[in-house]
Amino acid sequence: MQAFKNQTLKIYNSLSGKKEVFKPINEGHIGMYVCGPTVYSNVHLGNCRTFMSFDMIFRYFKHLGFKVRYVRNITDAGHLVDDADDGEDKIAKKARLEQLEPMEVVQRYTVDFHNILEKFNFLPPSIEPTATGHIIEQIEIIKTIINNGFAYEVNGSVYFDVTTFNEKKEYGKLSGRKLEDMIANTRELAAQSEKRNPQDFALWKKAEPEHIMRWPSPWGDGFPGWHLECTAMSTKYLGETFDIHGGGMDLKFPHHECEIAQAEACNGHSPVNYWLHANMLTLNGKKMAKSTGNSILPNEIFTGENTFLSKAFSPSVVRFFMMQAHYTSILDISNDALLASEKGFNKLMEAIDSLNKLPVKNNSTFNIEQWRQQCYDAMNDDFNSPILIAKLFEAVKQINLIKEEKGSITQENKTILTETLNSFVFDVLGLEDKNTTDNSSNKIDGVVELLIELRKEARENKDFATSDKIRNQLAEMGIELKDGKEGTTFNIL
RNA sequence: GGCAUCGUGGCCGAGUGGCUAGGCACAGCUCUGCAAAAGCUUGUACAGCGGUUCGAAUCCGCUCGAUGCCUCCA
Repeated sequence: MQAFKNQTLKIYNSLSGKKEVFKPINEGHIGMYVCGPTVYSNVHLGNCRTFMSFDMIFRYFKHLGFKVRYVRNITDAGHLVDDADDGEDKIAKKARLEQLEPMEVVQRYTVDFHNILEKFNFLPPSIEPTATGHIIEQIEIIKTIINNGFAYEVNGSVYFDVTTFNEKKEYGKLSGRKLEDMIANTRELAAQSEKRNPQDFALWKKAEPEHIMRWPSPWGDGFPGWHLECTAMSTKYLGETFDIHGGGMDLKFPHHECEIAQAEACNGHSPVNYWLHANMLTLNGKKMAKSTGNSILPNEIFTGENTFLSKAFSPSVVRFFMMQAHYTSILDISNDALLASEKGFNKLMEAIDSLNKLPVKNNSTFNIEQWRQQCYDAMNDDFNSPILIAKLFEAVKQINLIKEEKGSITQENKTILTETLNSFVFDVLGLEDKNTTDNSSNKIDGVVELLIELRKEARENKDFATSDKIRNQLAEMGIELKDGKEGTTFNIL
């Protein structure tokens, strides 16, 4: 199925600042690279939002029938704690603090990262390469950049020469900065004498004797600069020019700017056709960041053990909440917003659960084809998941009308409705229905059905004391009974 | 200080130069033994001040405010 042939997809390209019609380099194929996490602590919710946005985009491409190679790296070296060129490596610092081998730190938090993503129902990327696994490729790129005259070696370290690069190419085009402005606004930094200019950034850093993470290179023992790994891995797996590069908004500068500079200095041309940037998740109106303490861990939401929220929320509710905002908008998380999303999510799931039993007539009161195309239109317009969800709720309304016998649907349309809802809700948005549950809850279902039957008999005998007792006690256990035209159904909260 | 983004009804959040998403909350009605659920109905918002226009929340300018980046962060 190659549905993409019938759809025109528009994407907001950060590089041009415009929505552009998406045209992959090779028809039917997409290469997409997304900057992954630095695995030095537990992944926080803001990270998750970015990756979730690209998971949704990945899912939609696949749904349209594209063959996608999705590369998302793991940064396990080279990312410094402090100033870009003078700080301690994040992983190494954590290892020192926790008295672990750096690779123990990497392993621990990589496992955590995967666990959380699995709970959020992420699709795994096609390739998940690590920085330490690509030291050789990074060294090769540095050699080429030096040969091309855009980098210089000082005392065992190699720096990218931004000034020289800017004379031949353009440094700052992604983030809208001009090198002259940056020079004029440079703040005083101590002990930066090694570099020719403060704007220059490290491609390779000499390892001091106490530095644990080190590799041999033509310039002596050292470790690669942070920006380099993404250039090395994206080039290796997706080629010198590929379709999509994504990441968080905060990586636009300097990280992505430096990637462009490195790739152009190395290969002579632009590495990426479409740059996508996911916006920040804020908590209490401020950006979430581990370093400031204004952050919440996914598990703290799932368990309810946190100071920000009144109760626990499931991964699907959080996912639904995030999908209700456009990926390029700042989204503020709050207790009220999550409560509202939870109700909306449950309403959506109940409608989908009731599809099987939906009665069929020989006419439809719902223009299903038009509705379905509107769902695609929403996603084709820069992955507008909030509009898509609005459309899904239009379908929910129709389903409920049909249940109330105030509307009708044909078998053929019902099939389309079911397929479309399943595709968008589960395949594209990546939500999970909590009612698709395991064996033990099937038994609970059976018990509840029995109680519903007993209550029905009590009601028929006008024994409301008994019927209310059943209803109230189930409610206390978090099982809600709903009396409808077709009989009583229930919902486990 | 520089660069950038944004400011939408009680809350969260889309969007377009005129036809004004959606969710949650609230109110009324229908249904119901009662309730819940579900359905229907109502709520006309776009920071402020100017300007362009037949018409702007949507375009332009200014003011105020918020956030992000400029230093590690998705």
